[in-house]
Amino acid sequence: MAVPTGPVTASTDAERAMFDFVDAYDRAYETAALEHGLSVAQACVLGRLTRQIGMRELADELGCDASNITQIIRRLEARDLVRRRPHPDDRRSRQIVRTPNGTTLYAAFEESFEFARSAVAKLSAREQDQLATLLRKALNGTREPNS
Amino acid sequence: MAVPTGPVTASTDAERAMFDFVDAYDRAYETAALEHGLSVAQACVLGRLTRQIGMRELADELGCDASNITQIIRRLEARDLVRRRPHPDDRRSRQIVRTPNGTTLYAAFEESFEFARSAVAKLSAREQDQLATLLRKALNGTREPNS
DNA sequence: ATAGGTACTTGATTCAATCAAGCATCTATC
DNA sequence: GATAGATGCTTGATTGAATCAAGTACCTAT
Repeated sequence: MAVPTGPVTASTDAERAMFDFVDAYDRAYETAALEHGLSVAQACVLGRLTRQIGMRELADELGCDASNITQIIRRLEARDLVRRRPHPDDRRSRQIVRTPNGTTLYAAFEESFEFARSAVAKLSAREQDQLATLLRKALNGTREPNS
Repeated sequence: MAVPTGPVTASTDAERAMFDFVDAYDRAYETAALEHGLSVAQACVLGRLTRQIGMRELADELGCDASNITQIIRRLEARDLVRRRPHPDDRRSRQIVRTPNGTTLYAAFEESFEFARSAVAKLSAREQDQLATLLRKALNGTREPNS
């Protein structure tokens, strides 16, 4: 289990609430992944494979080195969760797709990762809107949301 | 850089906002740590050392194996950021304390990690309260906040 | 006095992440 | 059309986090 990020002594109540929320989110994600024999990185990669996508493209999206992707994909492929197929037009490139196994497993993972769903479900429609608005406002300019 | 956790296709707008927020938070934390030559785990451990604390205690707080702490502390100690002193009453135990170096570096790290501060600063006092309340309400029962 | 528990360490293993170097292929330019 | 440089991916090496099993030293309760 990864160690909880974030300051122990948050200055304000709101900061503390953010930290607790982020920590809970991260832990829930990791727990759900482990329940299905996936690491965080593996679950994350598997989740991106909704469309055919190249290694390079994936590395760029995740903001990491291409060689990192190579090894993560190799492990997923060894478990028949993912397959590499040649790119039709560019023979350097490999298109990655989930196998039926991979799709099934990822669906099960998402089912386990009820955190966000469950969190939202505790709020009224109006509160959900408020929360989304506040989070976006708090985020805006602090760091760009994931592209 | 760690890979972004979270679903790419969040079902609702609120879920999407949560994911973006958590992702931004985690990335900001890691970036700030790296700026000071710390890993995420190292920054986290260093941040917990506001009081004298034993290895076991630290491992329990972080929810990881004691041997994990041993090696993280060893690396911090090698950089003179942390020191291990014998427990006055229990000779099995080691009390960990930050060195002046460690305290200085951690302060610099917290200065760099402006994410939470900056996020809060974008909201009015009333909005801050609202956000904290909504986050806690969304969290409640989903997963216990960090003890 | 000793049996069992506790605190920490060591060694082994797995995985993530990064870097440097290499191969195959593509593309722009001459 | 040849070729120089860029691009896509892989390999190998290294570092660090995390977990597990096993071991040592020490404490505690009987």
